[in-house]
Amino acid sequence: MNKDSNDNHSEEVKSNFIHLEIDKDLEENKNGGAVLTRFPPEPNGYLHIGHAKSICLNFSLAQKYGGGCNLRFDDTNPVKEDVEYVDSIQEDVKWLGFNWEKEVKFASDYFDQFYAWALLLIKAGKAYVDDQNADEIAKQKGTPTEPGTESPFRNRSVEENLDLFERMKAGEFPTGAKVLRAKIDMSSPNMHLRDPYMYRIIHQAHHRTGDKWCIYPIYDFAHGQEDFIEGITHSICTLEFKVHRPLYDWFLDQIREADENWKAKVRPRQIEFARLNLNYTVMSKRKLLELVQKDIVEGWDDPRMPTVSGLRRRGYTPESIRNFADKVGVTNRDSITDVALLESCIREDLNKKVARVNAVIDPLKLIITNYPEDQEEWVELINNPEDESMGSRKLPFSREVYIERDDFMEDAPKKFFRLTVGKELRLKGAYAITCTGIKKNEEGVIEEIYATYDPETKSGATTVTRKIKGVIHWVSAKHAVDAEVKLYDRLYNHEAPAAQKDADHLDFINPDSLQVVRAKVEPSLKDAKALDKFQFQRIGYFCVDKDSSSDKLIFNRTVALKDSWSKKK
RNA sequence: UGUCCCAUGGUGUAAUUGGCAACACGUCUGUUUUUGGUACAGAAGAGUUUAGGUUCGAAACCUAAUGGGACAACCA
Repeated sequence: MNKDSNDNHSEEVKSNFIHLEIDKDLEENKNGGAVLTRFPPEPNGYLHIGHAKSICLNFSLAQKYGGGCNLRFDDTNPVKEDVEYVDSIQEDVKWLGFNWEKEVKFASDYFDQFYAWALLLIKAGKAYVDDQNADEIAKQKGTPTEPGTESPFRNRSVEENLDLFERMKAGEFPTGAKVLRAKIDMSSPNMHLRDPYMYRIIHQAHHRTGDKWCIYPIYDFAHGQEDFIEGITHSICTLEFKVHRPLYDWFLDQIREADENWKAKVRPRQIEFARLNLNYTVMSKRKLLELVQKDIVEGWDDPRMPTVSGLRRRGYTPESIRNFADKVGVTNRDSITDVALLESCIREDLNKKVARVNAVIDPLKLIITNYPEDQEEWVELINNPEDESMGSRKLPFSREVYIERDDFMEDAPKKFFRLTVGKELRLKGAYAITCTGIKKNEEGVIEEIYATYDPETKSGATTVTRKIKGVIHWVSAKHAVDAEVKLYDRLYNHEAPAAQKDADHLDFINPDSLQVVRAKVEPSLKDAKALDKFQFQRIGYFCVDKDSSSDKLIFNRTVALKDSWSKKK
């Protein structure tokens, strides 16, 4: 990966408490002025918006201080991990706009070194092999209010520990038969210091090391060393790891004490920050996986998912997500961010970037009775009033057009600026029309609307000066292209679906989170390609779905336009 | 009935480290507009969880209370 291409975007990042800490370290010349961070996902799931916050934080730190950021897979548990995730994670990080330092890193590349260090700790009398099973060890752990008791195997000789550990590695014992533990303090008020696990036996092939290993290091005996080996200066993680920090430091201190080659190396510093929470959504990999496995959504990239791939498919841009990550800030207090902030970020970005098009998502036919039967003409519309350089396009206009069912009302209040019998309004970019009548079926549902147009009011060329308040979008019936449009709403109808004592998050699934409608869209959309983004005039922002084709157009609604009219009602 | 962390408008963050609380989102008003969008102008909304203390002066420092969170996986 090329470091220089890392800043194709150089947004000013809001300052936060981590900057202050790094500034301090730099002043003390702790790492010779270097700043190297890392994003260390476990390849056991897809990245979500919470990871995106962490990614933005770590890479922006690197950018700000002229350092780098590694992408490192924390692949120490073969039973949960898979290459599928390794691939999707790299794709998502790149898509977000970040380039990691050099080649991708893997914790599994350091297994030999971890093993050598474990041997050193055993020799120093700081680690021992325990023959007990998980239950027994858990019982001896004590509780947060009671100290633990020492394992009967705690005081084995160095020779015996060495022998046993080597045989663990050699595959002499079955999965789970023995573990390697650090010898620290069973009565520590910090549970993580009560002789924590270092290695366990797992007879399972690893996606990168194959069958080379049957013992795998636990997080605490891996993460700090990974940072240390790579020369990470600041190891940024979430709040729940705060209690692990003494252990993170302890292992590295032992290693530096026991290993001449690493004595002089500066210990990386762990700094914790609060993870992102969003209302009306869940953010745990386990729950997201549950949504996928129970077919509540259509996969990890379902546009209702808070995953990076879901947001991408929904029509979010990397810029909007980066901007959002900056706006939520970085602190060490738990909080729940309103999804409205995320939505405002994507609206802000798309508003200036994306072309406006005419699309009718709930079509109602309107017949212009005084417009010649076989006549058609082309009218010109501006592509984006926010950006003149995007030019204009021509749209066919004819006697029959589709308008939005919502844009007509029989008994309209005076504040209704749209169409009602006897009222005049403008078909955007075309003519002013006056509604003359409607046709209903037996059930009273309106089937057609009739209107007359005023040829003197053609957009651009008009000499008519009277004020026409209402303007609606439309699509020529004869030229319209059919499209499937997916209207998404929040996946949950509860603000905090994962935080209820007596209920499961699945109890709060919004049954109307997806509504599929048949729309009529302007012909220029016929060849729109996957991920193309548009503003459907007066409706919202839409993105072409990956399953779309010119035979069957599919659009996903990214977000609706702000709507101060429906609020009034 | 432990240890540690946290506490600022509805929400998320600021406050140059002790000098009369700012920004964004949201909400509400207007103006412009061939999008009830955007833009622009403006408004409401916290006196910083509470009680003590230190100080000429506290959102910031100290103590306690209250509330929230983390910690007892051969997960990360």
